[in-house]
Amino acid sequence: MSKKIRVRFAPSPTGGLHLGGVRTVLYNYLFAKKHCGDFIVRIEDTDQTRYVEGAEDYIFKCLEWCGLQPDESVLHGGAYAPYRQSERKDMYRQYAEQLVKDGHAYYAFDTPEEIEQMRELLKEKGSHNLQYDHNIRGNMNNSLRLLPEETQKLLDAGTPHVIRIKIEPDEFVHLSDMIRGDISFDTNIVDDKVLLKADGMPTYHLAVVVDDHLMKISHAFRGEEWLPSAPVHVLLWKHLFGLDAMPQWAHLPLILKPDGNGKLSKRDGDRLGFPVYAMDWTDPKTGDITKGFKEIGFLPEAFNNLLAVLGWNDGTEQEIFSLEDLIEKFSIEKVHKGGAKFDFEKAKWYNHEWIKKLPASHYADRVKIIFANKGIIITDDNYFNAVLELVKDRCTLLTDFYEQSAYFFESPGTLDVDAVKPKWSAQKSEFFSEYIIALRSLEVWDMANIEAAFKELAAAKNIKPGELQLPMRIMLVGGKFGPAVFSIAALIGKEETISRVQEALLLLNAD
RNA sequence: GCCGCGUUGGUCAAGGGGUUAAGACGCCUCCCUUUCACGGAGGAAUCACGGGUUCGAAUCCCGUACGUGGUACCA
Repeated sequence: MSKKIRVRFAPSPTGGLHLGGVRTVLYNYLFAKKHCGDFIVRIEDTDQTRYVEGAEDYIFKCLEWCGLQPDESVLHGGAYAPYRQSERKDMYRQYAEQLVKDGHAYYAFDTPEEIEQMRELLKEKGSHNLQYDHNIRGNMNNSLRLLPEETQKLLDAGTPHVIRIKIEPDEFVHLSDMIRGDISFDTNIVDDKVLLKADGMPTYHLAVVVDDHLMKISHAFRGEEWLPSAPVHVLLWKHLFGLDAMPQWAHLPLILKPDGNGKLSKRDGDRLGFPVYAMDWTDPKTGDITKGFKEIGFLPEAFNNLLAVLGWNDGTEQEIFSLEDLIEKFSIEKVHKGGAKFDFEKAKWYNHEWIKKLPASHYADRVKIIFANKGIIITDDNYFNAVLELVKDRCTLLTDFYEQSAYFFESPGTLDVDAVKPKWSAQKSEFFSEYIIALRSLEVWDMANIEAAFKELAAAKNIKPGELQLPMRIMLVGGKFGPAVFSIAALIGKEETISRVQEALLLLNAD
């Protein structure tokens, strides 16, 4: 009988939520949903010195925006609460003690200064290996070297200490990674990692194993940066709960900076002019705002899509995937091994595709807010949707809708008269004056009629309609852009069309 | 330094012994459109290197190079 699929995303709340973090969430989520499993969010806040106000809240807001809702979390509750490691503090110690009892861990009383000294000494001796490991632990101030009575005395006296894992040398630890296959590590180069810190908090190494066990996690996905410490986790599983109970691991490739090499960081985004965080993040200390994908005008559908295919594809030519598609088609085995450079141009292309694909009504509310910020209050939703539908082909970001369609809501502030002036004539002026009259008498105000009247009059005046279309466009739009002129006229209405033509005529005939 | 992981056009990538080595983004040309787009048709551009194995290697093996991650009482 197979176990229930349970996966977790385990962020530490130390700042904005990075692209790579969201992708990890996404892969977790997709895997869980595909297998009718549970997606858990566990807050890994064991380092109290790195606590950042608001970061936890912010993470959940990002997940909400992306539509990747956890089944269990601090916010959503669940049978394995609490979901914040700082609130689970008391659970970890017993496991560390158990390891000590079984000979797989030991108390270490060394102060940071003593460890530093040890490293200096090793360096002087020309050693490349500065780890606290089997080579040197016999010389350090720990329960391995001390007599049991001495250790007990120190413990009783409340001497600050940590608990370290005791790595046995000359062994190989194997790990079967769902993406990378078999990986093995020589324990001679694995150090005796701290499991329980002097403040009583577990380190990541202990906490991740204990909580994955307690929360019955079946599959553990995390970034590739964790691979080097994986042997510690495997050993912990072996000693504490048995290898059979261990979740299946998958180490995800990194998302790299577009230029040069290395992990994509927030700084790269600032430098190259694109966001790295899912949503705007305000640093609580400095008040600095780091731009997010949401705020610069991305659709969550596009964001999920572009993240999903950054390191994965289903082997077909499909590029556009809805979340439902992804749930159906995602498989962790098809995730790539190598890191991918982030390409903002392609990211924008995905957004453009989603803007075109989705009905405008789907994102009209968000665009409405963008308009409101620019001082245009939308009152007629039907009209608004019709406008968005008409211009969406030319919008890459939600924020583009403003430039592309503001003229539907207020007459253009300035007209690009230079586009018309050189070829302007008394004859054309006369055409437009008469066209106004023709428009006034139009009974049915629709695109076909408006266009027909235009062409008839042009023919009567013996002017090529093409020569009149650009002036007409400038009159209505203000510039050389936008959808078909007559569809614009049809939408903005008779009065508005006539008034814009009249005003433009005044301007063009001014001198 | 040491250890792990990786490497197909500028970027994302398919392909896992025999292919003209897909497709997408971006770039360029053309068509459509008397605007800007959308759409359509084309184009330039690739298997890191060196050795093997094999009739045959982008694909398998070994090296090398390069990159990247880790090497904390951070996660």
